[in-house]
Amino acid sequence: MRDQNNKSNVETTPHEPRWRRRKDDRPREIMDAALEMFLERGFAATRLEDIATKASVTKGTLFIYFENKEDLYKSLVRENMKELKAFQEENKFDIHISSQETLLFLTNNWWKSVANSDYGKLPKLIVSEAANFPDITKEYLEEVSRPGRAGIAEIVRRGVESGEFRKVDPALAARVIMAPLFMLLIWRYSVAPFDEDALNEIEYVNTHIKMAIQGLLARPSAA
Amino acid sequence: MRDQNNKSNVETTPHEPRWRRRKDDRPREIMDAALEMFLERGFAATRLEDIATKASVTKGTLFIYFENKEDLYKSLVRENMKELKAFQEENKFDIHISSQETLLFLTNNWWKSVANSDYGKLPKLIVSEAANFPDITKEYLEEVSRPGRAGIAEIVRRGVESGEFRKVDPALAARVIMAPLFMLLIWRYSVAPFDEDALNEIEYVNTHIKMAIQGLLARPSAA
Amino acid sequence: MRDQNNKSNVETTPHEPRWRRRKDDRPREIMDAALEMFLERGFAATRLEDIATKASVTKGTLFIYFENKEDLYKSLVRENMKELKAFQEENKFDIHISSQETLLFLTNNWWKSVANSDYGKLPKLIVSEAANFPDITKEYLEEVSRPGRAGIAEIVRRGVESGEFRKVDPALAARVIMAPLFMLLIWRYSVAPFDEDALNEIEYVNTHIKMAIQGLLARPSAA
Amino acid sequence: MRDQNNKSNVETTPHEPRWRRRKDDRPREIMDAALEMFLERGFAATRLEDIATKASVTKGTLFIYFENKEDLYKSLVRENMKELKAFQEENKFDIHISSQETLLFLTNNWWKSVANSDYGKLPKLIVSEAANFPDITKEYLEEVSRPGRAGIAEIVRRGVESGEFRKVDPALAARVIMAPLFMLLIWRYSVAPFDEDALNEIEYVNTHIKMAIQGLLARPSAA
DNA sequence: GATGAATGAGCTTTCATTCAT
DNA sequence: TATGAATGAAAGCTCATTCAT
Repeated sequence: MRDQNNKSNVETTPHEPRWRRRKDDRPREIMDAALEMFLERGFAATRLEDIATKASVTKGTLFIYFENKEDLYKSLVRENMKELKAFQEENKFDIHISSQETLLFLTNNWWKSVANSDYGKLPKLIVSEAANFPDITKEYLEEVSRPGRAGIAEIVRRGVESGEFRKVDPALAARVIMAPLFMLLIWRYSVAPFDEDALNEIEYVNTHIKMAIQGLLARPSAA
Repeated sequence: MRDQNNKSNVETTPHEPRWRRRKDDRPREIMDAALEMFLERGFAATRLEDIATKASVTKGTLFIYFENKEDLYKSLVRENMKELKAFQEENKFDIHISSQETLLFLTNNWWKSVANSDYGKLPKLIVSEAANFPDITKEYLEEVSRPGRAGIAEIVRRGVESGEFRKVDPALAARVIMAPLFMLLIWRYSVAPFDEDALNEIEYVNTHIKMAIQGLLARPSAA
Repeated sequence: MRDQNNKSNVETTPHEPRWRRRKDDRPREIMDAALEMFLERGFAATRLEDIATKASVTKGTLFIYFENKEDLYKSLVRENMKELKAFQEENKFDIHISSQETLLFLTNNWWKSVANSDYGKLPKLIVSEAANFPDITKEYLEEVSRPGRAGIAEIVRRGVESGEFRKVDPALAARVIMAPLFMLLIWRYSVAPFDEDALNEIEYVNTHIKMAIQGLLARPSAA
Repeated sequence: MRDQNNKSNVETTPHEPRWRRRKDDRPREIMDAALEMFLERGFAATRLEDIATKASVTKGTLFIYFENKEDLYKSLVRENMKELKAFQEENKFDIHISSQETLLFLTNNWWKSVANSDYGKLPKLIVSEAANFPDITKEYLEEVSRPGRAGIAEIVRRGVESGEFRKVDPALAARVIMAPLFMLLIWRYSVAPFDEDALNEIEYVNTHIKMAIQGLLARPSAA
C-alpha cells in the first residue's frame, strides 16, 4: 500500500516520507472511517485494524486520539449528535406560513441537511447498538429525538388549533410523519445495497409528505 | 466474507432438516434464546455462552444442534422467515371490499399476527446485520419484503384504478404505508426500552393508518 | 512438546488424548509454574505464554482459573502467604528451654520448613514487586513479616529479662537476627545462579546463628 | 536472552564514552531518573515515557543519548558500579588498628558513602533484575560483590589469626556480617515505604555491628 | 538537538469451537 | 446426549522505537 522499498535508494531519490504529522486532522479522519465501518458492520464486528486502514493510519495511531474502541465509538456519535443538535436548534421554522407549508419546508431542509450528511447515519447506528450503549441511546433520545418530535408536534398542534388540520393527537402524528423519513435512512444504510428494487428516495419523500399533508388537512384538496 | 461455505453437508440427504428434532424440541428453545440475544446485542456481540444459559443448556449443546454460531443465526432467521412467508401467502385479502377497508383489514392482521409474534423481530435483526449476512438480507428482501410491498402496492393500484384513491405511484405509496409499521418494530426492539416517552403502539398504528387512508382517498371525509 | 502427529494414524493407534481434564489440579500447577517464572523474571517481564507452557497448558487455560495476570499473581502470593502464616502460628517455641536454644530450634525449623519450601520464595518476589503491588506488600508485612519479627523479639526480650542475653533492643535485634536468613533466600533466588563462588548455605546459616547467639549472650563462651 | 548484542559500535573509537556529554549533562539526569524508576518498578514495568517525564525531557530525547531501553539500563548500572568500585578501592583500611575497630570504621564509611548515595540502590536493582541481565549480574558479583566480601574476609582472617576473633570461616563470616547491611538497603528500597513499623536505620546498623563484633570476639566484653 | 506523532511487534484477553468425560 | 475444560485464532491494547517536523 505504501512505499516500502525506500531503503536502497535513500541517497538518490528524495522519497516520500513514510508518514506525515496530521495531529489536527487525524481525529476527524479516524471518526469518519469509524462511522462508516460501525454503520456497516456494527460495533463488535468492526475491527480496529479495518478502521485504521480506512483512515490510512495504523492501529496504534487510533490509541493516540482515543482511549479505546468504545471511546472512539462514543466520541464519534456524540460529535455527530452535537452538530445535529446545533442544526436542529438553528433551523426554526417561520411561524407565519401555514402548517402544511411549514412541514414541507422542514422536510426539505431535513432532506438537504440531515438526510444527506453524516447525521443521517446516526439512526441506523443508534438503533443497531441501542442495547450495547444505553447511555448513548438515552442521550440521542433526549437530546435529538425528543426535541425533533416536539418540534413537529408543535406544528401539528398549531395546524389543528387553527383548523388547518383535522383533529389528531399531535405527538402521535409527529411520530407517524417522521417514521417514513427515519425508515428511509435506516433502509439506505442497511438493506438498500442488497435490494434489486432500487428506491427513488426523492420520490419516496415527496410521496410521503404529500400523503401526510393530505392525511392531515381538514378539507384536503382533491388533487 | 460470510455466507459462502455450503460445502460440507452435500452427501447427506437433501431433505434432512437443518437441525435434528428432539422430544423436548431443544433446537427451538435454542433458537428462541438466540433470537432474543441477537436481537438485543447483535450477532458479533452475543456470546454463545449467553445464548446457552438463556436456553438452559451449556455451550457444547449448541454445537450438537447447529454447526456453528453462523449456522445458528441463519437457521433461526430462515425458520422465522419461512413461517412469516407462509403467513403472508395464506393471508390474502378479500377483493370484494373497498381498498381502504382492505388496508385496514391487513393492518389489523399484521398487528395481530406479525407485530406481536417473533416475526416482528426480524426487521430490526435484518437491518442490524444486513452487511454481515448479505445472503440472508437478500433472501429477506426477495422472499418477504418484496412480496409484502407488492401486495400493498396492488391494493393501492386497484384503489387508484377504481377512483377510490388519488393518483399515486402504488409502489412508492406502498413503501410509505409500510414504513411507520416497520419503524414501530425497529423502535420497539431497539431504543424503546430506553425512551422515557412511552409509545402507545395501538394508537400509533391507528393514527398512522387513518392518516394514510385519508392521504390516499380521492375525496377524503373531513372526519 | 506434545504429540503432534496423531492425525495420519487415527484409525490405527489408540493415540493419547490431546489433553485431559484436570480441573482440581490445574490451579495449583499453574500457580507453581507462575511462581517460578515471576520469581525469576518479575511480574511484568513474564509472559503468560511462558507460564502456560511451563504448566503444560495453553494460554487460554490460565483464564479459566484466574481472571487475569494480576489475579494470578495475587492468588499465588496469597495462597503461599496463607500457608506460611499457618506454619508460623503452629510453630510456637517451647518456652521452657533457654533463649539461645529457642533461637537454634527456630532457625532449624525455619531451615527445614520455610527455606526449603515454596514459602522461601516469597521474600525475593515481594521485594522485587513491592511498589507494583502495594496491597500485597502490606499484607505480607502485616501478616507474615511483623508477626515473625514479633516472635523473635519476644524471645530476645525474655533472654534479656532473664539475664541470659545482654541488654539489647529486642525489636532491632530481631531484625538483625533475621536479616541474614532473608538475605540468603533473596540471594539464592536472584544472583546465586550467576555466582562462581558457590555458597554453602547450611554452613552460612550455622555461622550466622552461632555468631548471633555469641553476640547476644551476656557471658559468651570462648568457644 | 539479553546481553548479547555487542556488535554495532565496534568501528568507533574504543574510548568513546557510552553516552555523549552535554553542557547541562542530560545523560546523567536521564540516568538518575531511570535509576529511580527502575529501582521502584523494575526494568520491564518502567515506561520510557515515565523516565523521560521524570528527567524533564521527552521520549525521543532518550534515544539521542542511549541506544535503547536496555542500553540505558546497563549504562546506569555500569556507571554506578564503576564509581562504587573506585570508592571501594580507595577506601582501604588502616592495618594498624584492631580488627574490630576496622570493622567499625568500614561500617561507618559504608553508611556514609554507600548506604546514603546512589550506590546503595544497586543491590535491590541487581537482585530484582538478576535473571533478566545475567551479564550485569555477573559483573556486579565479580567486580563489586566479591572484592567487597574479600575485603571483609581478610579483616576477619587477620582477627582470627591475631587471636582477637574466635575461630570462624572468614568467608562465611564476611557474608554474615554484610548480610544485614545489604538487607537494609533492599528493605529500604522495596517494602519499607509500605511498612507501618518504621525502622531506625542507624540504630539497626549499630545494633548489628555491635552484635557481630561481640559474636566474633574471642573474649567478648560483657557490656 | 528536541519533540511527539506514527509505527508495528508483541502481549493480554476473549470466545467460538473441540473433545475428554 | 450433555457437559464444560481445554484449545488456539484473533482481537484489543501497550509501548519501545523511529522519524517528520
